[in-house]
Amino acid sequence: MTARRRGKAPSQADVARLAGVSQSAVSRVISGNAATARIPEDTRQRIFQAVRELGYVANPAARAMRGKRTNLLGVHTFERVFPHAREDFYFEFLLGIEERAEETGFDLVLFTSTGSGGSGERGERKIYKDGTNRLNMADGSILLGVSTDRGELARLWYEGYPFVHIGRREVPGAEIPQVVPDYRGASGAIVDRLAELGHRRLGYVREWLEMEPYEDRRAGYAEAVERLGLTDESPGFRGAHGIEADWLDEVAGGAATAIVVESVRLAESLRDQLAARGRKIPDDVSVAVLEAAPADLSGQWDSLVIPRTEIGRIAVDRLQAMLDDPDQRTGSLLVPCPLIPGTTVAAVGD
Amino acid sequence: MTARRRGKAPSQADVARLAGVSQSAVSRVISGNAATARIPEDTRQRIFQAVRELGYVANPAARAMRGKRTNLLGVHTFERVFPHAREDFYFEFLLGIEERAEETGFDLVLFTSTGSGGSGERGERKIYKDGTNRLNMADGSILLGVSTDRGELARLWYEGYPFVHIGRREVPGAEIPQVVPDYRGASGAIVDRLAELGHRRLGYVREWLEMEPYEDRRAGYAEAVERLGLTDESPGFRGAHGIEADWLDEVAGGAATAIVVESVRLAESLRDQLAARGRKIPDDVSVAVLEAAPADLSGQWDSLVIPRTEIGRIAVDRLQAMLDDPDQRTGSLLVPCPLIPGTTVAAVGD
DNA sequence: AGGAGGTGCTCATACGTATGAGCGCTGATG
DNA sequence: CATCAGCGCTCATACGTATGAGCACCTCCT
Repeated sequence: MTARRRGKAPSQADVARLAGVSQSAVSRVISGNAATARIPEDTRQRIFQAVRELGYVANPAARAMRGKRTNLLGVHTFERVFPHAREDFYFEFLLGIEERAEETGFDLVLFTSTGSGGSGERGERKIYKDGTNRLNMADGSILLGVSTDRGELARLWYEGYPFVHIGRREVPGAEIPQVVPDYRGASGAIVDRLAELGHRRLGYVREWLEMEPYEDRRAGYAEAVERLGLTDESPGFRGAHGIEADWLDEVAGGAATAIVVESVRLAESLRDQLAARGRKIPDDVSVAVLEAAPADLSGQWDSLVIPRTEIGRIAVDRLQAMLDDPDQRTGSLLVPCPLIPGTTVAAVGD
Repeated sequence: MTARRRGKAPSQADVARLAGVSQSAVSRVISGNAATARIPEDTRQRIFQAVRELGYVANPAARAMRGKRTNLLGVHTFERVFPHAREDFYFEFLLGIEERAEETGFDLVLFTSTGSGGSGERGERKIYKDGTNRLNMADGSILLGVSTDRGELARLWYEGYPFVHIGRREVPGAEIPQVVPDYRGASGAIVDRLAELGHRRLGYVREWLEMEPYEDRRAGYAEAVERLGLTDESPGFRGAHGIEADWLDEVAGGAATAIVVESVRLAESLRDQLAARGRKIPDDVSVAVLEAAPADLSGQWDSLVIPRTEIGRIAVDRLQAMLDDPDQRTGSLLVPCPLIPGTTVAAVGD
């Protein structure tokens, strides 16, 4: 047995010939909705018989060309999808996207071709490459990651391409549809909890990045501090990055009883530097982290859960809603991030 | 500023109108090879200008229909790609596939739509679903995973669709192109090593599965035992699955000095049951595992490395070779699996 | 008998791209 | 001046599918 030589898959026309009907009859039977197709059972059977005999399968490209959906859902990540390190970032989003795509009968296109040419480059990916946008290969796309070039997003939006961005990204003049973890709310909730436990003087340690997800955290924190009438004079609260030694000395002296930190990395550093000053967490200072702690550290830091899988699923659903109703240009959707208790926050004076 | 309303992406015809040329001129400039297109520089520029102005991008469906490449590389997994168990099977293969696809300018399409309808099902995916084979949306595909239905593979091969299977899978009558970890060679090498260390009486513990990858291991092991004139009367060697208590008693009594095990899972069970009989690894019995140990156990078990990333890359390259030369119907390619030393194999009598 | 309405299809065309064939023009050559 | 080659395009068509329009035939009703 030898493979049929690569030429010509059978078409509807072939099927039609074999069944002794016209091509359009075949089309009607195979894919036409039963309503418009008034074809009696015996003809149907003859056609299906011919289909089986020839091993006919519909050509999706041709089908797509008739203005039907391609049933392809694009996924554009601004960095490599399967990274060596930091695999946790994309992975869970993709998990949800894949699940939901499968459930709704879509295939996923991972756009990788838009890397910046040479292989050794920074791995940063662009949507538009030499004036061509591969994204509309798919019915719509989910965008994911750290998009440095907002112009691209603006253009995509302007062109009316249906897409959903995961994570908040503000682009002036464009109201891009996005699914956003509610860092702001979660940060506020963490402050609420600290206040409940009797903490009045707080501190804040911020990362170096100036992107929206961090802005949200900072806003939520500042808002809650204000609302509850707490005090914070930490450098991070005023905009300084990282941990300052002077301030640590003050904290060790009791200037703050609870500290909110933007990342596990910084929290660990904080822990070590406090330890060096003879202060323990949570006995002397409570610490909460505004990030999802990795699985092996979960249950340790008081932190938050980013429901990434759920966000991926939601993004798919919103995209599909946009496809079904093109006029529906929805804005942001906030997804709550529950707090997860750990062992680094305690009531004041315990 | 409002988004362009979602009607009709611009076509070559639109570009042509704007540039004042014919559609075919546009086609020639954009995608025709320079040889056949005798279009002077200024017209080219005018056309490209119009392309930019309209944001034209080629319709892949139409292009595919004309028999051109879509630059889409299919990935069909017979189970879900992003499983919950993270260290899983697929991840590293995909890593390599993605890297290589990016380097060679292909996008990846993950075929998820072929799941068996309802969401709660077994998650087993089919290639052919209600008479349509979505795979030929892509230029070619990489198949990956535990394909239960060999008929599908046979049919795909018969139809001349270009694909590469990762992992060995025998289909009678079809010579399917595949990239295969050399379990057979690795198993032999492990026996070689044991023999070098003075072991003469071996044992073998097999998994329950009867699929090719395990057959390869068993063949390699049996072959080496025979070749080196060693002895093995273990139940696993004769075909029994799992670990038998009677035999364990014999081993504890010195019937075998080294045992080759098909999985870490079984090896751990073996270790515990030997311990219960007062025997230690490797002091009393050496144990080697014919599987890649998870990262956190690496350096512990004597085991082997499955170069998954590399295999993914190779699969992409082979597929591309097939695309470039459709007559090239290559068979299996073996990829060596190096042994990785651990602490569970020792010289006899140490 | 004549019309209405239904059945079982076929015809023709559109979708967007690629490409072989060919047409009108210009400049060079014999 | 006639011929010819090359240039710069256009024309026409094919790819496979979906679908509105319509045709021929039949049945039923008045």
